[in-house]
Amino acid sequence: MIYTVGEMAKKIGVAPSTLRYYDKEGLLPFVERSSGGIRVFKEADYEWLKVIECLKKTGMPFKDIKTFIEMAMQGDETIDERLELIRKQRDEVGRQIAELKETMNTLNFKCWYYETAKSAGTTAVPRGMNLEELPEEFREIRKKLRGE
Amino acid sequence: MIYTVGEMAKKIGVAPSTLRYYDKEGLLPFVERSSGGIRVFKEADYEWLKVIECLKKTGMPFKDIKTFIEMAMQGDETIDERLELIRKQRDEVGRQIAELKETMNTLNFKCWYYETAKSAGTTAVPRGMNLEELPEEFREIRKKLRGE
DNA sequence: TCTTGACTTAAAGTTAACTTTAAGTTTTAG
DNA sequence: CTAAAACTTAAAGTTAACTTTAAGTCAAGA
Repeated sequence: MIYTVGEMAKKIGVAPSTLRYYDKEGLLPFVERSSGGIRVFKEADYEWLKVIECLKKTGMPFKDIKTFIEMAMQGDETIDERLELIRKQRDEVGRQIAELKETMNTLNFKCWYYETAKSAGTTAVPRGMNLEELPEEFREIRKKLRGE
Repeated sequence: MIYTVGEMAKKIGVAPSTLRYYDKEGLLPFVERSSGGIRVFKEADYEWLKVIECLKKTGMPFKDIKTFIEMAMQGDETIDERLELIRKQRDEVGRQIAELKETMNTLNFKCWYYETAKSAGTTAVPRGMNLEELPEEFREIRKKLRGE
């Protein structure tokens, strides 16, 4: 099965212009052309696009994704470098998850804060509470928010 | 304790120009001015900045953060809306964490892929494996990557 | 063959969140 | 009182990742 840029764009859920842009930026060296100059995407290219999508989700900039793709085009000599790059990105995602969990904790605190304010009719109640009055899991979070 | 824009910027770890920009965009209506027109940040403002930082980490656009801050400036009448907004954002962060975990799974698969390729000396080995030959936890991931 | 829709490129436009610059004012240390 | 550092605003510049536009070409169906 082969696809035009529009068909592949639909298949992976982006605009055709996005794929053309990726191509222009050198992210799609594996895409071939018909005699008339039309891009011809193969089944295997879908997998490349999924990998690019994955790396993009980690926040990796184009420049680095391009480097990765170029290494892959070199063949088996670059296996070590590619493994290294993927490991680094995996660590990076680990950090991102940890940070989002911190953010989640802060939002949970704010939920509790406004739920308490709602019951009391005023934010003065949760705001004025002593540390010992708040649920144990929120004490450290409030200290951080207040810079204590 | 009070702070100038430069001092507060240092305290929260951003450039002074960033705080001025936030102020211009209406994110800091709580910041007061000296008789000479200089911004005067109070201790309580630090907490506001931390909340803004938290919302920014969730990917919330300025426009929405501004709405939240404006509601807070209205006082206790807006407690319900603020609770609602924070809850929605908490759900959003839940989705983001789930997505990052998916991304992490894909990267773990790619790590296994390149480790296997490294041992074999060629990516042809992990690429050519049948589903039953790969570790159970990677089978679904490879199917997704290949669009199966 | 002709029409129509999808393709092509190059270049300009968009958006968000800053950052820098320029020209001028306020505050602080000596 | 003065020099220097840090402040002020407005406006222009930056960056990444697209998106749109314009002008033209290719491919499939009637």
